[in-house]
Amino acid sequence: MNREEKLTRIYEAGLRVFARYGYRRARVEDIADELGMTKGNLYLYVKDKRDLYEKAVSHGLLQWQAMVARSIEKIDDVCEQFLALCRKGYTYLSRDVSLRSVLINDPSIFPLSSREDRFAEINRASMDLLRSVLTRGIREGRFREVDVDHLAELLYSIYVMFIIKTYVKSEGKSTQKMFEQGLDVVLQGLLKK
Amino acid sequence: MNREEKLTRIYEAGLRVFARYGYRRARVEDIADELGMTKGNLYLYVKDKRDLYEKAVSHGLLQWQAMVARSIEKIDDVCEQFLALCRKGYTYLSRDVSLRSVLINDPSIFPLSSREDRFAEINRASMDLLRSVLTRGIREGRFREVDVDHLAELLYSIYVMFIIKTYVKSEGKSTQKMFEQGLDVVLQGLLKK
DNA sequence: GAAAAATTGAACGTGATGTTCACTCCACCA
DNA sequence: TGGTGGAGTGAACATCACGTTCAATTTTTC
Repeated sequence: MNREEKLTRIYEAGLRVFARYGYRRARVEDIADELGMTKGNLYLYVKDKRDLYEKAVSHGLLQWQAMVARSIEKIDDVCEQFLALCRKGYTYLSRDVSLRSVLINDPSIFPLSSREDRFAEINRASMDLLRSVLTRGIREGRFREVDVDHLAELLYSIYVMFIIKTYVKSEGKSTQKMFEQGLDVVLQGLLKK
Repeated sequence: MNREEKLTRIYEAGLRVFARYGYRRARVEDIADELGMTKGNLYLYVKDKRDLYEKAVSHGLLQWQAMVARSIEKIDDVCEQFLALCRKGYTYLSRDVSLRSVLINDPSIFPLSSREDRFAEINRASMDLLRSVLTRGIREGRFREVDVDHLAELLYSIYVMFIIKTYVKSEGKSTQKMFEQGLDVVLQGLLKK
C-alpha cells in the first residue's frame, strides 16, 4: 500500500473516530487502534491531531458533496433514490453532520465554524432532495398526501441511522436488509392504493 | 426542591451525559453544567463519579423496566403500541442501551458487565414486543407478510432515535410530529390493501 | 546484505479532570 | 439584629491521561 492509499485510510478512520466522539473527546490512540497501528506511526503521516482532523474533514467533504450532486441528477422515486443514497460510497462525513449536528445538534463538538456552514449546506441539500422527491410523488398523484416536511425529516433520520450502523460500526449485511425491508414498507405506505 | 427531587434531577442529567459520551469520556463538569450547578456542589450529593454513575443507572433502569412491563400488558397494533412506547415517561436509560449498545454497540463504553446483561435483557424484551405485535398482525391477516425480524429492527431503531432526539437533546414538539407522520406512513404500508 | 523506510514502544511534559475545602450567601429563628 | 446551619461557590491541588517525540528495532528494497 502506497503513501496515498495509507493516507486515505487514515482520513477515513479519523472521520469515523471524530464522528463517534467529537474532536475534543477523540483520542489519537483511538484512531491508531482503528487502523491497527501505533500512535507513533501515525505521526509519520500527519503533523498533529488538528492537522489530521482538517485533512480528514476535507477529504470526506469532497466525497460526500460529489455523491449528493450525482444523486440529484436522477431523481426517481423516493425509495430507489433513498436507497441509492444509502448504498453509495463515501458518505463518512454525513456521520458528523448527522449524528452530532442533526440528531444531537451540538455545535461545540465541531469547532471550525466555516466547516459547520458547509455541513449545514450539505444537510440542507440532502433534505431538499428528499422533500422534492416526496413533493413530486404527491403532485404526480402517485403518493398519498403526506406531510412532506415531517416525513422528509424522518426519512433523513433513518438514512442517518443507516450511515451510522454501516460505517461507524460496519454492520453491513443485516443493516442493508433491514433498511430495504423497512423502506419497502414505507414505500407501500406512500403509494396510493 | 428537596434533596430527593434534586437527586433525581442529578441522576437524570447524569444519564443524559453518560449516554452522550460514555462513562470514561463524560466529565463530571458536563453533568454540573447540564444541571446549572458547579462541580463542587455536585459532590454534596454523590460520593464520586463512579457512585453517580452507579446510582444514575440503577435509577433509570427501574423506570425503564417498569415501562416495558406496562407496555407488554396491552399490546394492540404496532403503531399505537409503538407510539405509546415512545411517549411514555422515563426512558432515559434506553439512550444508553440504544445509542451505545444497539446502534454503535460498543461494550467497552459501559463498564459494568452485570449491568450490561440487564441492558441486553431489556433490549431483547423490547424487540420481542415489537416482533410479537408484527407477527400477530400478520397472523390475523391485517398486515402484509413482511419480514418480521428486519422490520422490528428498523422500528426499534426509529424508536431509539426518537428517544435520542426527545430526551438527549429535548426537541419534543416537532420530533413528536415527525414520528407520528412517519409511523402513520409505516402503518399504511403494513396494512393489507 | 547494506541502506532506506516503516514501525514500535517507552518516555516526557503539559493540560485536563476528579476531588477537596475554606469561604460566601441566604433563609430561618431567637 | 445577630447567630446558626445548610446550600453553593470557585480556587487550589494532585494525579493522570493524552498529544507528541525519538531512539531502537523490524521490514522492505535493491
